[in-house]
Amino acid sequence: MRIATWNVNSARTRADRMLAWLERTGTDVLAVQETKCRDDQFPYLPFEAAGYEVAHLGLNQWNGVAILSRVGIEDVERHFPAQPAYGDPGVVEPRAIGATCGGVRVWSLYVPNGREIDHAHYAYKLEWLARLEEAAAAWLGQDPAAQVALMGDWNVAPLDTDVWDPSRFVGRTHVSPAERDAFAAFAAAGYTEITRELVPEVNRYTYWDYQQLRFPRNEGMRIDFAWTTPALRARVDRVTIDRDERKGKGASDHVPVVLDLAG
DNA sequence: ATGGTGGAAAGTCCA
Repeated sequence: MRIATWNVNSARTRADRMLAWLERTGTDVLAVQETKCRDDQFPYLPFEAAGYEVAHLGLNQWNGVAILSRVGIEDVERHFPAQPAYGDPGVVEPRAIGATCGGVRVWSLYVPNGREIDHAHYAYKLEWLARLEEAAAAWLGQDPAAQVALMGDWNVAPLDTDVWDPSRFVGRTHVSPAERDAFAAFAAAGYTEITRELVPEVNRYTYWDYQQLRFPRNEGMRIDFAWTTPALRARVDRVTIDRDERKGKGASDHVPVVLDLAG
């Protein structure tokens, strides 16, 4: 089975490209972030025609997450337990959706950006990660044999080598010790970040800004990851960061990260 | 030109 995560930066703009990629790579399950649409606006038809079932969560033009699966999609869960709200009045944003696909509990996650260190969005980001870690720990605690994948755009660069020029990120979000601690907490909860384990090489980015020729210069960031439970980790044979998908007109600013599972 | 790109309730917010 092949499962992947991809921040597509608008599902409507990218539907053709997403479908072509799914069919070309033979991907069975895709966790999608930044669909940027409401549920009624999602382009279900082309995916369903290609044999994929769709679970989508979107409230407006911001955020939006989905899971596409051709191996079944059961027990869909919108938001994780105790997922924090943001703003006044507080809104639980569409940043997390879970479903069981081919026996794997897949979560598509779009972690809040944080914006600036002194911004309310940054505190929200840390709280969001802390509550997610608690939920993740509980899932594994309830079933130590569970196959869970926490996949998505984490908006955290865990290592200095995950950003193209660390000197430019001093005092910025994505690299702060608090964010890195919040990210690392998933390891203490019993999960393994399998993409790092199988693709340890530096300068293997998953995101490049649209501006200033960042992609041709390979000035990117590695911020898309997949935390896996022990039972799922044992099945992951290969991880691929599909850098080529950043090329050409109409690309997302993120590329797919792919997990190949045994069996 | 100093947000230089791209996507989204269409005017500004978000990344």
